[in-house]
Amino acid sequence: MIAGMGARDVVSIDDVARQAGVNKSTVSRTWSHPDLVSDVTRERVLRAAADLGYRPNTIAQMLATGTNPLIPLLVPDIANPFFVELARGVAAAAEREGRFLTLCDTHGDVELEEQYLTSLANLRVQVAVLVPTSDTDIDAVAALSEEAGLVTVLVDRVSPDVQLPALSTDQAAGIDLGFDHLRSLGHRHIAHAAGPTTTRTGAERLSRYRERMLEVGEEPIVAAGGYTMEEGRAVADELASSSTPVTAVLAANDVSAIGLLGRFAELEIAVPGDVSVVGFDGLPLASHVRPSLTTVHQPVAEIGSTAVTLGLLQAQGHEHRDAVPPHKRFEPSLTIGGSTDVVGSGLPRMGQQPTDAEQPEAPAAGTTGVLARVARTTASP
Amino acid sequence: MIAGMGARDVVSIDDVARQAGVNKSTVSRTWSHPDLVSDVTRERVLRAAADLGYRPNTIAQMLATGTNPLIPLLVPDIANPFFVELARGVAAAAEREGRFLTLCDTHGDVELEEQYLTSLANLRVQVAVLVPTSDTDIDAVAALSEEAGLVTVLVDRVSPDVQLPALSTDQAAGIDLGFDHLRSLGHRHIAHAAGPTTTRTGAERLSRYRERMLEVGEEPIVAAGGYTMEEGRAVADELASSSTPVTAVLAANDVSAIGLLGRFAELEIAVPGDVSVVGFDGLPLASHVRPSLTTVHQPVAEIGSTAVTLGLLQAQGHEHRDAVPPHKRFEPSLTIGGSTDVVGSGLPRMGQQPTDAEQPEAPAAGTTGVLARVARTTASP
DNA sequence: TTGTAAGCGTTATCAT
DNA sequence: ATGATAACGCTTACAA
Repeated sequence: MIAGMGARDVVSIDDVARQAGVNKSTVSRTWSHPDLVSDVTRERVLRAAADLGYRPNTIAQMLATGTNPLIPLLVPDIANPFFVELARGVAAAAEREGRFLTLCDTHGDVELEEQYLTSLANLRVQVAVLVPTSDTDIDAVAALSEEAGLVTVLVDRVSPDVQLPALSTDQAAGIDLGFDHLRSLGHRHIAHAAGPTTTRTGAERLSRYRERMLEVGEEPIVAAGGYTMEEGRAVADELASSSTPVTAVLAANDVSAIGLLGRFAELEIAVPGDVSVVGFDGLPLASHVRPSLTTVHQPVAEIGSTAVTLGLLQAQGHEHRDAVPPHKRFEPSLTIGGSTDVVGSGLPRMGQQPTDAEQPEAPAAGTTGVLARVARTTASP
Repeated sequence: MIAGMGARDVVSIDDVARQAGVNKSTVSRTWSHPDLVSDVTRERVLRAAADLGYRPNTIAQMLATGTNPLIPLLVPDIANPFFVELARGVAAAAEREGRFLTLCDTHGDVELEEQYLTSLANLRVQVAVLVPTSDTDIDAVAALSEEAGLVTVLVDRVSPDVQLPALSTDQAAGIDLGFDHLRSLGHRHIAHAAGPTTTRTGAERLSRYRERMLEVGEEPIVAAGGYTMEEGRAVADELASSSTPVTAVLAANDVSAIGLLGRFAELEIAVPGDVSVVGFDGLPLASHVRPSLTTVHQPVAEIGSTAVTLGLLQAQGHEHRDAVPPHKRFEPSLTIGGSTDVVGSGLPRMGQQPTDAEQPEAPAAGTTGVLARVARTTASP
């Protein structure tokens, strides 16, 4: 319960009107339709306003016009660099529209998510950008949005069949970029540091990786990881202590890839000398580590700002109410850094005591291949 | 100019009143003062509301009560991990107050900062949390806040003499913690990777470092850096190629310290074997790098949430209008990580070709000491 | 316990 | 070009 009756406005439009000797409607027009006001009175009004220190009450304007300058962004974790980047995009769009980014941390909690959405609907926001925590409640979100006349733009973790405008990156295409890059460098034993399979993106990336490996006749090597740095480190340990040959790791996101990098360095496993590493997301962070990360870049900030633009269009009557909500797919691109190189510059034989002799392309010894571990759930893209 | 007349409310309080066969004021009371409504009518109202899908219009409530659920946070850079941490704190407090974090990126631009503040005042927010970009406009901010009845809480970069509530960490105490820690490990040649001297925090940390060095009879070794990772890396290069002996680096913040760490690793300078490194801020990030960073921790998130609490108190009439605005200083603490160790485990002789013989405690050769470089200005804490 | 009515500060539709 | 006045949707004395 919000307490505290704020002080009533010191100076209102009526005060200005009185001071300027005109009607309040004229004062209003002075700002909203300056051309409908004679030069002389406009001056008078502006004077009066300045003298009195008049401050148009945006709340009153909102009530009268049914307009709302807030652009809410709901994310599962406000501190996750990926969502920070997303927020940057939303903020940029909001800024150029003269609006305000309102950031809500759902903590990956579906209930909180709905609570926030409800409050925001009551606040009469016109559009909201949402990174759904789970697919389960998407229908509820759609219903709420519909009923409240709120344009909710889904972002990043997008179910394909939802009747809401949605923006995301083509995950399969992203995996393909990383995968093909590694293949072109001669890598065959490519492991995947998986993301949380509870997230759509994590599941999609993993599944595409599997497809591609099978397609080229290789056994998938999956290390169940997560989207955090710690989980990336754990994957590094797991791979290093495994007998499965691995020359490259395709990580599910940048943060875990950076964890891999750090742990590999400690284990004195050279990147890219021994192992190549590819990230996913293309966060600014990725170019700030050494070696800089080769990564599948998705236009995160652009997705954020596009969500705003799109939502605003839809909210402002340009809504083709009957038209199918657009599910826009963004194309990823590859950012080549220093973490990938041709296979063989230093042949890895991880997890086994390095035999002194070189063992070029040793046949896969006992390819039980898949490193199993239960995926820890983690909030992240 | 915000366009688009949002659709008028589908169902208002009047509709509910009619449907329930009571007066609108009774409907209003049903939510705001449930105890003033008989059980039977309350039920009737709730039914009607549910049936009609009533959604109280928060905007109207705000106008009627002079209340505002928005908590704006204005920062110089939305993507800076330090401010992200601050935002977390503000968001947490906002969440538990049932309010909304509204994030504004001032881009370190004083004009934008004032523009935002003006817009927010028009929006009739009751409190705003501001990380001032510069001292120059603080008076304008104070004037605006005063005139608009807005409680602006200054955070992090705080001028001591401003008539506004302010929260910050004791910078000198922080430097002392890091400095004493290094001294206790036997370090004497302690360099400082300075922050941007255009920021208050950067200047204060530098000046305290200088004091302490002189106090113990050492020549200050200042590498003008900045708050970014790149600048940290540059400092590493500078120190490595200098002839000045250095066994430890006290960095102005965590991000640049991490840059140092990364560059040292590339140069095969062991941390803490050859050089010890201490950071400042104590961001979560600091514990995620290897070696983990020994750092001066300031309660960033707590400062953020406290700012909200304090501002709200002040705004809700608990304001001792005449009382001096509280300048609250938080105490930093030391987080010991793996980046610091006793001096000597591997004696550094940076910047000179290592002579084969060990040179324990060689006398400072030509202590022109201070590495001069123009401080690049950078937006950051 | 409930109803009446006057705000809250704007905008917008008519007149003039 | 300007003025009256009715919305906008809710809260809150004050009555009843």
